[in-house]
Amino acid sequence: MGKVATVKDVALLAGVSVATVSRVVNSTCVVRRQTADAVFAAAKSLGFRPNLMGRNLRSTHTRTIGVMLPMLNHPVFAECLQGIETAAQENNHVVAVSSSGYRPESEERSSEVLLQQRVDGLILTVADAACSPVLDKLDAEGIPYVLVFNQVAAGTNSSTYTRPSVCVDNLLAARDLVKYLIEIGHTDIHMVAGQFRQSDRSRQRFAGYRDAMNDAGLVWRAPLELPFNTADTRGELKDLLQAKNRPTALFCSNDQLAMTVIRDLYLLGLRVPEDVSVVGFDGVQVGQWMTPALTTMMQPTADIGRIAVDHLLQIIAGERNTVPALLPHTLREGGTAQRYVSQVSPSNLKRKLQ
Amino acid sequence: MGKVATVKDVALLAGVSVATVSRVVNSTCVVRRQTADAVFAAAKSLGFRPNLMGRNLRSTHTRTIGVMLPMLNHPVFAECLQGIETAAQENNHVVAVSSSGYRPESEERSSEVLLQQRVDGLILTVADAACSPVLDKLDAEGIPYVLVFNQVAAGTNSSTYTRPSVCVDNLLAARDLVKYLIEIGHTDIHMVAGQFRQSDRSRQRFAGYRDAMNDAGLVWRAPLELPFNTADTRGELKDLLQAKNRPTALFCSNDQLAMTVIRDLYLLGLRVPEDVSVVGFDGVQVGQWMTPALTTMMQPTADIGRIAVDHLLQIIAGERNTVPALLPHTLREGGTAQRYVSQVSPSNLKRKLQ
DNA sequence: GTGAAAGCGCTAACAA
DNA sequence: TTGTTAGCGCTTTCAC
Repeated sequence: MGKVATVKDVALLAGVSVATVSRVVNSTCVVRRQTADAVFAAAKSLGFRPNLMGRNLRSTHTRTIGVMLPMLNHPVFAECLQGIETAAQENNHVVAVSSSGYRPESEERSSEVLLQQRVDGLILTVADAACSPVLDKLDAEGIPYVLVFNQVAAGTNSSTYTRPSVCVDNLLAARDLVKYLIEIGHTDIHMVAGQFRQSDRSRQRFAGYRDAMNDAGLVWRAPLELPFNTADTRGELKDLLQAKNRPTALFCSNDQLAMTVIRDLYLLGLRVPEDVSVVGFDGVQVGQWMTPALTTMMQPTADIGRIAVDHLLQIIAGERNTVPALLPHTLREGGTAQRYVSQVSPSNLKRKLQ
Repeated sequence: MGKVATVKDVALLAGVSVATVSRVVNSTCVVRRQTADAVFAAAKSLGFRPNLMGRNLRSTHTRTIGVMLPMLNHPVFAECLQGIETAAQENNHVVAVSSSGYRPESEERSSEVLLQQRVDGLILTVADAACSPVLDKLDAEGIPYVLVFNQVAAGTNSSTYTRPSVCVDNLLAARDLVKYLIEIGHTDIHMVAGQFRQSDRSRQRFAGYRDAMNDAGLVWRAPLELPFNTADTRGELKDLLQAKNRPTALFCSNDQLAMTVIRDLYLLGLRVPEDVSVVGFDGVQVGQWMTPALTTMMQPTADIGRIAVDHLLQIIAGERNTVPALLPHTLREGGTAQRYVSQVSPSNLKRKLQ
């Protein structure tokens, strides 16, 4: 573990000054061909590896992008992270990552760790973009950032958006999805959601559900809010399906939830979509591996990551007109939602659930 | 975007020297209570955020762990990364991440980027641990690292392992899994694998399959090797199932593959497990959401990440007796493999496939 | 218990 | 075209 070579060592061996070494390594200005060759040769023979600490301390930027996400082992965030990482590599940037574990209270610490590294900017998802001490801090300090998945203000009027973000329009997307359920004959549609506190997206999707129901003159219900990582949702589902206003279709606020619900319905002896239709939201790849495949509203997750990098680099470069990007959502029809033609009588369903 | 406060600013405001500020911030040695309070107050009022570049340049370590994985949007690696990140946070370390995209040739570049950041050590998965220029480099330069998932030498004799790693014994685990299939009556078992070039794990699992077949006096077959991200495996599967030595059970080298295969069998009109049994390897969470749930050999994926951090920190601290950790694998019985009692006649199956 | 000063590796003025 | 030199922000001797 001998000491590692520095510009000084390279300069000495190549018979030039450290400044020249720096110039050659960074190809920052014209040097004589012969000199450059000598430097490269020396660098190679010494196994020279520029120390980014030194460089970054001196320069005003670090070519590092900080990424703060609720979880890394979640299909949506993992795919987004991969998109970010790929785009960062293409732009010669490195990625420092920190997860906040879906705990709003640890967002502060997570972001601080990244800022101490003097990242050039941040790509992040917060629990609630409308009320976030972290975002306020970033704004106050003028630190470039781009939100992913968070939508600062929901709605169709894009002029109400303020903070830079890349996401789908959650309200519209949810509305379109519920509209689809209505179009295929469902009238009793309930929403199953994760904890609202942890996700403004969930709340926006609920608003979309409500709007779609209202638009169609149907009655919307309070959502069934489930704890984040519920191992077993059978109890809650049973209650829901035995209630008087029994749903024929369930709109789950994300795919993970939808898949859990489908499994638990199956364990309760109910068939999807024969007894109940279920749709998700996200469009994670694994949804296509199920049989039947999950009907869901797709977000272009990897694109969100890639585009966030583009936007962030523009903001870092001084661009100021950062229009939030609303990416298109697309319905992916699988087999978990089917046309409702009243083929399952409530009494029949009730018997199954006994 | 005013200039950010430095130790100098804090020192000035607190009326002490920069050395004292450093001492207080790092609680590195005893300072008078009163002095410390003054420094904290000044730091707080200035919004002081220590610059890790400065600190790391001066110190010999950076408290940064480099992570290089084939992909980040893959359930296994994503969960491992989450485990790493959590453990790193607990130990006051930060994580820099880089994906090699399953391309052996880009491992060199990915690792170099991390090393330029002067990470204290690396946690990584390479395409082939037995033949890896990157690992050779790390060894030569004495840079601490811990492999995850890679197993340097397969087999039961733990004395043959050389490089520090955390993983399950792929050969043994695969053997146990195939043994299980044999125990429930299968004799015609084929293996479906991803590209061997990209994964030494796949090759080791194949060896386990072969051993189990040999041990039982059964005939093993060459594996069906599928390209990594095959959208559609129907063609290959059809050929396989129409062949003379038709398998009654398929051992897939990972869960992702297993789920794709199950879906495609379904599309071909075949039922799992009624017509063919299928098992996977990894134990990803989504496998439990399928109906029937995937029968698979579980790796303790998140633990692998956590333990890798522990080992790496020990190696960084100078520990030299780094016994590779072989973590236990456990069979998770789902519903995709069932006892084989010859209830499906080959001719019947053949008809289905027409 | 605290301060002064050197220096980590690098880049960017400024000279030559 | 190249060299000299002054720091970037921090920690760490070595004095006091």
